[in-house]
Amino acid sequence: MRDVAERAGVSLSTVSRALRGAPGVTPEVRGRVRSAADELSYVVSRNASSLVTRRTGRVGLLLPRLQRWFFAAVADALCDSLQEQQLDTIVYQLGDATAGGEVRSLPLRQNVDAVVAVSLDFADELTDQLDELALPTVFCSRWLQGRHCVSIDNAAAARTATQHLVNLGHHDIAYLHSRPLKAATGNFGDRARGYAEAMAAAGLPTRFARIAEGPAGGEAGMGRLLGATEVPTAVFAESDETAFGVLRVLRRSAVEVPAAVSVIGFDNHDLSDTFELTTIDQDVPALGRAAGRLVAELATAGIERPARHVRQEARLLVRGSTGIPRRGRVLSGVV
Amino acid sequence: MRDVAERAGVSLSTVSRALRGAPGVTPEVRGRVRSAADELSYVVSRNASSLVTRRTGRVGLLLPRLQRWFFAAVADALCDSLQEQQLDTIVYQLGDATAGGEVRSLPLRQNVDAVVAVSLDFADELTDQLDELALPTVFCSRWLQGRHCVSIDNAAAARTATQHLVNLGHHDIAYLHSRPLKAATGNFGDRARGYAEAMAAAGLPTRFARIAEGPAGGEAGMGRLLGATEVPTAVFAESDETAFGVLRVLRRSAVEVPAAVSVIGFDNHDLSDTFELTTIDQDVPALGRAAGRLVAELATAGIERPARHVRQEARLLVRGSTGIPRRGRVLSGVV
DNA sequence: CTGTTAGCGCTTTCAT
DNA sequence: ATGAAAGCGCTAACAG
Repeated sequence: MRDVAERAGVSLSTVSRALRGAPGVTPEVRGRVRSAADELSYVVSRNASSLVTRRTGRVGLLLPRLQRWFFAAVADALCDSLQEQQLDTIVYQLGDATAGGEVRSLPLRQNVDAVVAVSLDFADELTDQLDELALPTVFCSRWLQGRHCVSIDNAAAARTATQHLVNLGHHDIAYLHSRPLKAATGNFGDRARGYAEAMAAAGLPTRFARIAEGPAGGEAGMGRLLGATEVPTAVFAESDETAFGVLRVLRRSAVEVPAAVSVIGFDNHDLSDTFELTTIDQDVPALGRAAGRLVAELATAGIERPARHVRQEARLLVRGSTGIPRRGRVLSGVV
Repeated sequence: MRDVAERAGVSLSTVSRALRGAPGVTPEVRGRVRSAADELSYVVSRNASSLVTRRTGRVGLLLPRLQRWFFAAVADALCDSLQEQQLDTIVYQLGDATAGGEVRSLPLRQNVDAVVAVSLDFADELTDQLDELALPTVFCSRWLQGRHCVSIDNAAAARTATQHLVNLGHHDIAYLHSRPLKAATGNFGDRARGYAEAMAAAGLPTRFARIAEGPAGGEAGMGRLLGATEVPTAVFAESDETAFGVLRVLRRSAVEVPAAVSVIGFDNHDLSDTFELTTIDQDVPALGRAAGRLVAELATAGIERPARHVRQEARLLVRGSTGIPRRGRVLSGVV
């Protein structure tokens, strides 16, 4: 910074003011300082400035794993949003374990201005640990009382998806879920609940099948259903990735979709369009952006703010994998 | 920190030493300091300490977009690796543009100890800008002379993939690529080159089809090929995501895979297994981990290190989408 | 083994 | 509108 000051022929304070866009600098001087900084490819050290401003310009992003499509998509949008607002994003992966990550041991304390926690199931322990940090926190894809949240109404969306199948005339609709039903917390729990509610409202029996998460779970689940006495006419998978596994098994077994079995997913995964999967469009990028705006505001304003809940719209996206149910129990040759 | 010092009845330096695990503190005193810090739930401010140690404990991760599978997978492994080594990861998305992001304006300078740049096509501008920063830099999924690199041999892997098709008896193998062939830089360029080399070595004519990136490109490209006078017996897609588009169009057109047309991709995308796509397994997690180890070393040791190249093994993963070629031009009913 | 002291690079009063 | 000076919280010489 001293070099820049010398080069521009001004004092340190002027450089600081000029580069920060603070008032009290002649436009001409500001320009000179700016170009001097550019020439030296100088950037202010956030470390040093945060020492005095007590703001780090950094946001901590807590999520299970970037590898999984949903989290990557949220992180993408969130990073972009924060980058626009001159905030850096530090990613902390807590892993798939639902047992509660060691948030306490993360160097968040003096390191970030705020935290975004994405869709973490172990909300209770997590919130406790985050409370200790006394950092503004936004929960993304999570709905918690008295906290800043950005999410969709998973239960309502699942009701819509189920109703879509009911409207087509389906009576035997299976639901593939990876979480235990009782005490089902989090988004997957809400979705299962939405399905059950819609089925109950239609006077239809639920048909749950517990599976592992992801495509492999979908394959196993659909395999089991194909071996059942009554093969359902429609399958609602808790996520698109699960639905992909379902589609795969159906194709391999030469079961026509949707003629013999309808399939519906949840998320609107990048590849859902390619595989013509009817699904619930979460608009994940919008979710990430909303979280970005909210957390940026909190990072600036500090922790004392009334909790704000942002409800994102989710909508049914009808593609080629859902249609009217087949007649009877025959699966093949029904086209 | 002063509070901790008072509470433990020692000086500031002793607190610093004790908490840092530095030598020269009586175990008894260290314990006293530790518990004092715990009681006050005090953590050292990395900001302040980095000011004097000149190490931030942070690594900058430069990539186009987290949203894309490959980058998310690399970032996932890299974050984990760095987290183990007590390093934080700051993500900077440069966007899909190949025009060269504004790396200069990123707050890297005094804010990170090292940089990992993943698979960015605009290497020339980028390296120049990174050089200005004088930060240790690791190029992941990129092969640059005189720089720290972690990558696979894309050309060799593409030769292997092509050879696999040749060995099955294919003569008419189309290659779907999203980058212009001349001056094709980066990984996609190397793959196209590998294909061309293997075809030349087998005495076969190349058949290039330029498409957009991703599934949509694959759909469009396969659509064009299906309308050609001679439909190729095999298609090599530059990436699995492109291959997914290809598979989709073939299925919709009731063209049997691999009986009528074989399809091979590149990457081993998460869903490749689900869709039985033969591909080149990059072992992306290993790539990320290797980059993590390397960059951690550089972050500690500083910039002056002989450039190190880590070549990751890539291998052919034969699944259900490749087989012997059909006889003649008929596409349907050949099973 | 422990304490004192001088900065690290920046922002922010307070003068000018 | 600009500059001088006093720290922000911490570490690293140096003394003791």
